[in-house]
Amino acid sequence: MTGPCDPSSSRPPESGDARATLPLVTLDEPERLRADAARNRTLLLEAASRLMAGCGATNLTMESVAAAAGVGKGTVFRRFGDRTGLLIALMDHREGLLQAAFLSGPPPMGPGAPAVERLHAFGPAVIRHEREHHELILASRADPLRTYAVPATRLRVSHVAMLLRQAHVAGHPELLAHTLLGSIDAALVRHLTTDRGMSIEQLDQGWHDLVSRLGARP
Amino acid sequence: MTGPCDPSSSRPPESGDARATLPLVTLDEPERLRADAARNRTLLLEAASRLMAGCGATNLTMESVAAAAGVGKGTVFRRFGDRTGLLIALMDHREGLLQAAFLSGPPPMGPGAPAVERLHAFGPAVIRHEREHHELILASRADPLRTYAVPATRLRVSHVAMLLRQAHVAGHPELLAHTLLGSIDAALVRHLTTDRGMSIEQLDQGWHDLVSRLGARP
DNA sequence: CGAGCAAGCGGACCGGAGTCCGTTTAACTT
DNA sequence: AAGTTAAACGGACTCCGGTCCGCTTGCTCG
Repeated sequence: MTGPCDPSSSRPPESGDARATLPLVTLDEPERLRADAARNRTLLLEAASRLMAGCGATNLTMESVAAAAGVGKGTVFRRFGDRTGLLIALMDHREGLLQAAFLSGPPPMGPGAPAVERLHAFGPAVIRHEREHHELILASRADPLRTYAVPATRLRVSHVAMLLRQAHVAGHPELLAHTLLGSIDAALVRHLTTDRGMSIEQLDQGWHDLVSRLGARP
Repeated sequence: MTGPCDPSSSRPPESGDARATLPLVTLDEPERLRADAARNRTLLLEAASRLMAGCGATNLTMESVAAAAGVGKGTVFRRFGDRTGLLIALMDHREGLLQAAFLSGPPPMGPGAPAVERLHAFGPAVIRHEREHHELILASRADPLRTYAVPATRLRVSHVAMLLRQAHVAGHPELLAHTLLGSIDAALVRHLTTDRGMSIEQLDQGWHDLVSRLGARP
């Protein structure tokens, strides 16, 4: 007879990343993989993407992904940790274009335009990107805390915080960045448009309004 | 050989509540229960609460709750739908005090104070309440979209939106309410304090700052 | 080039969420 | 009070996420 909870494997709640205290911009993790592992990783992501296109993200099972990639189930877990990890990797992979656009694309989103203009351009782009991939994004949110460890999220936050600093906006840049991003969160956008009848244009309007008010000097 | 996805039980993604288009203040759902069902519901909530106190929310299994309440497993699912539903019910139940405080408690949170003051008082109270129950709150967030159907969430949103209207704040009240509430979301607060070294006082400060800036007339 | 070994692999296995359906029972009807 | 019915009950069953551990294989160093 064991204790009432489950004494085996006292898991220190997963704890995410130890290097969370590093500056937010440290987003690189090359993670040297052995040749076969790297190949299988790609195979798995492709298989998952293919399966997800056919059925929903909800119907994606780890076993089917493994089978479709021609590897064992254990391999999927070894590579991605768990189901959420796989979904996050998949989602993260699809952010490439958006990231390129605001990191190094042409103005007004990319560098070259004044910070406030870049901020204004950022919101609508994110809203549209998230609408396009909402299923995957929502599915990858099973653990709310893990969101903050997702590279794409961290990059957005540090990017917006940087723009806020450049625009000399008063207040705590990181907190403000989270607040701004929260107003165009995928789940919220989905709720407001689907259940509450708001239009994308109203959301754009709300974003511009918010940026303007925060940026305004008293 | 079946289709590639899973043709059985084509579940129309759960769809939450059909009455989501009703005015946000409609929060009542008396839900007449048969005597035995009502009794078992209480037994189950008590059992779950007791078990959760002993072990974490993560270690709470539906079967153990059923056993501790002396009912069958099927009964738990019939009553609460799924695990998330049980956790939401549990969490919702614990919001009573906070809700009483901002709905009918003494000023500055309760009625009697000017709307802007009530807004200022609201944030810190929520932050503290969420810190106290973060485990349950976070655990009940498995499905990000369902959050907006949780009575406690809807009540907060409609309350803040009302205060914003009363304070004659420009902009879309509901969107602004979500934005404000997003800045003190349980997961965000947890992240900022645990991983990013912010203090509760800084978060309070951020809240007051935000409310002030939104409330300020140009 | 060959040996050592850490990393990768895979599939049997386990536990818990969610379903199903035959049985029981509270509430209402006459 | 007995009959009727819709709701509630319970536990066997299925399916999937996650673990475990013995086997294999790509790298590295002598």
